[in-house]
Amino acid sequence: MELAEGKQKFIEAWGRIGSEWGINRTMAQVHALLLISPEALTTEEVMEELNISRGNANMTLRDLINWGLIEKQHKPGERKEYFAADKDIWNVARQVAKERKKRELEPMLKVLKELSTVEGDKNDRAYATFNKSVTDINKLANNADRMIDTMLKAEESWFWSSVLKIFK
Amino acid sequence: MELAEGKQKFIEAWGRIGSEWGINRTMAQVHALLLISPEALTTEEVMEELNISRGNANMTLRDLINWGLIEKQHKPGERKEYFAADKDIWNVARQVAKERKKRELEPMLKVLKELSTVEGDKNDRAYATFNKSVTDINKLANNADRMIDTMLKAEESWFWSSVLKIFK
DNA sequence: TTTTATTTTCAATAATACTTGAAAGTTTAG
DNA sequence: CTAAACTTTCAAGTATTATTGAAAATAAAA
Repeated sequence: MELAEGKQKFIEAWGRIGSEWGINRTMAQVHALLLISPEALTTEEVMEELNISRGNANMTLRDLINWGLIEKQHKPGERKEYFAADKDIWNVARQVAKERKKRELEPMLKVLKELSTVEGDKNDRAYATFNKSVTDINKLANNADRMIDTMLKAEESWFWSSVLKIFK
Repeated sequence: MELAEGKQKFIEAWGRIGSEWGINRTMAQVHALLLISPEALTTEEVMEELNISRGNANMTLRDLINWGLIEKQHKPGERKEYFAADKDIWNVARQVAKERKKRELEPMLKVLKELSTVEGDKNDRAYATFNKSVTDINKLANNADRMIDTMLKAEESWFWSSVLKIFK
């Protein structure tokens, strides 16, 4: 396969995966484009490569910055802004985990905590079932939360760093 | 908080979380409803509880069956079909992991394998960067794939079952 | 200060994804 | 076989989300 074709396929695939995981397709494609670009690109270049509008490119690049996946760069003597992706895939995975934890897991934990205060009669099957599910999910979510923290800190504990090595 | 209010909040929260993860909101809500129902429910009951149409209820219940999250039941002497969720949250997590692996991770691995056959000159920075990203993602994805397999099998190895216990 | 290059915003539009409901299909009972 | 109970399908409609593009804002240069 030719490089040009490979690039197209990579951008397309990354976009598809992103949208399957609730991430805007264009955002994933811009990220893909920057991941395979040896040089930082301008908004203009991103617009051209992916055939998207200026507004879309601008917003998408900002979102990627907020996700901590790319950064703005300035070239001396130039006025334009350049954008470059963090090429370390492990950092990308960590960053995504961190953000989703913050944006989704943590709000969910808050709701679950609230829901576990619902009182009721243990002999009421409706209450018992509700309570069991909420409690179990709460437990699992808390463990997931702690586990993500541990893996984000990583290298500290011998045990977890050995797990990480296998994964990474 | 009253049980009735708790139920509403739980269904709403589960729906929101689902949609953040690329799962249809209604599907997540039906799942939530069945998770907290002590008895199996009919299509009719699901329609009423969530104010959704017959067509929607039917399709959503089928999807949940395909995800392996709920099952059809029949009561003796009755013609209607009843639906009940697997209440073991750990099973739910496993099932979701298994399905997403099959639906998303595996197709991605196929594309990455193809993309790693792209040939080029190592001195060409465009090629080198493309190749590094693809190779790194490929490696990470393969490890994730293997790790999921291991965790799904679980109990077999002493090491992993100890990891699971912490998580579970 | 004025001009020019560049970035940002956001109302309007387009694309996508979800839902409805009625008709067609199936299955069981009489 | 026929009717009744129930399930499935899918074209049309609705809601949600993403994208455009031109105008406004900002910032550097003249």
